Parts: sequence; structure tokens; C-alpha cells
Amino acid sequence: MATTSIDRKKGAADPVACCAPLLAEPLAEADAVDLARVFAALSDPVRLRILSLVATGGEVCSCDLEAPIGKSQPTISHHTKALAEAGLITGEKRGRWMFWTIVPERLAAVRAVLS
Amino acid sequence: MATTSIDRKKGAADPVACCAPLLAEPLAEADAVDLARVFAALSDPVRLRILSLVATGGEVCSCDLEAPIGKSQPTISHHTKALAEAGLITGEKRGRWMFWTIVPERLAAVRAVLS
DNA sequence: TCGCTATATTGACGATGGTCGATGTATTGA
DNA sequence: TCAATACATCGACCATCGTCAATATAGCGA
Repeated sequence: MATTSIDRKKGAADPVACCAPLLAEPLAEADAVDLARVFAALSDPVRLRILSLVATGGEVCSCDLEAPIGKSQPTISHHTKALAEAGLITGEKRGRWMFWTIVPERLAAVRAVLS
Repeated sequence: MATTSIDRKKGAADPVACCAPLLAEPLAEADAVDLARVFAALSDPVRLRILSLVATGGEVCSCDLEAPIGKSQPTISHHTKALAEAGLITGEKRGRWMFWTIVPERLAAVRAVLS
């Protein structure tokens, strides 16, 4: 195929959408582990800023993140990978560039858990 | 005073309520740091389960958390403190018991950031 | 084919965080 | 005053994570 998309790790059943809202019923241990992974992806300032840049920018390539974030290229790559594995952004490689877009349903699912 | 309440660390301006939604405009660095702290509080399975137990239980004392969570007393204390400092729960000491309740506005604020 | 560019991966280092045993503190009841 | 209970704090250990330099991979243009 011409393009490659990076999604969250397969194997893990859909976290976030996995479970009922926190306030509805006690969270099962396995669900808690999945959920914690998503919040862990959001628990770093650099990743939050990347997420915000991608969300507001529509489609952003990794090369356009280094300058505003102010971190090295490997660090940016590390963080975009983490966000992608959490399902919060999705990447598509076109030519030499990796374009990232937000996954709004994912954010919506996280919001739903905090209902 | 007869009771003591534990809230989030003062000094830090109200995180979460600090900033516009992630998708509205690029997140400032300082805001990102504050926000990341709240998500960090949510990034542990034990804390998520405590939060869920408190949310569904209405008012729960620490002693009633040890058994369902299955961790030691110091560990429970450590996690409730983390949740309280993040402003997600609030504690009130009555007699020998520490009663925890959820802070729904806080969860709402987190949801708003993910708008 | 040969560089140049964009990104990913590796390896290492320091920092942070989860956990628990031991201990300290406060409250209650005898 | 003494013992028991509920919780907090301390100290230590181990795992995980953020970061970057170095290196690898892949695509593109000449």
C-alpha cells in the first residue's frame, strides 16, 4: 500500500470505550489498566502540546512540531508514537513526511468515561 | 476547627480550568505542565479504581478502600493524597476516619479541556 | 547510483513514581 | 493513662519514563 497508518497497539481491546463511566459503577481492574494507559499518554506536557498543535492545525507533519515544541527530533518521534499508540492521533506517511491528525472520537470517548 | 479538608496544592493556579480546550488553540507551555499533572493523577490503575469507588460510593473512608483495591494502607494513603492534590477528590477527617468525596466540577473541567 | 531530507530506532542516563515495611501521629474507649 | 484503631510519613527498592546523541531506514531529486 502507498500509505501507512499508525494506530494504537493491537492486542489491547479498545481502551476507554472498554468501560462504563467512572461514576456509574466501580471500575474493574483490567479496565482500569487500559484506561490508565490513555491517561498516561496525556500526562506529559510535551504530548499535550503536540496534541493541541495537531488538533488546531488539522494536519501537521512531525517536522513542523520540532520548532514550536523545542525538543529534539527523536523526542518528538517518541511522543507522537505514544499518542498514536493511545489512539489519540493517527499518522499517515506521505513521501518523506509523516502527517498527524487528531482522532476526535477518541477524545470523545475519554470525555465519556469522565461523565 | 473540628475537621480538616485536604485540597489540591495551593500555589499552583487552578489547573484544568486554566486553559482553553485543547482543540481551540495551541496549549501554552505553562498550562500544559499544569494540565499534565491532572492527567498524571489519572494515569494509574489503582487511582482510577479509587476514584471510581469514591464516585459511586458517595462518601468513602480510606479503611474501606484497602480491601477492594488490594494494596497496603500506605499505598492507599499515597494514592488518595495524589488524587486530592489533583483536586479530583476531597477529604474530610471525622474522628479517626478520613472520608473522601469526589469533586464533580473537577471532572467536568477535565472533560471541558478535551472538548 | 548518490546525497539529502524526514523519520524511526537504539542505547544510555538521570529523574520520577509505585510499592511496602517500619514508624510516627491523632483519636477513641476503657 | 493505656491500648487499640485509622491514617500519614519516611526510607528504600525497583520499574518506568523523558531526553538526547548516534545510528538506521526510507523516500526523493539529480
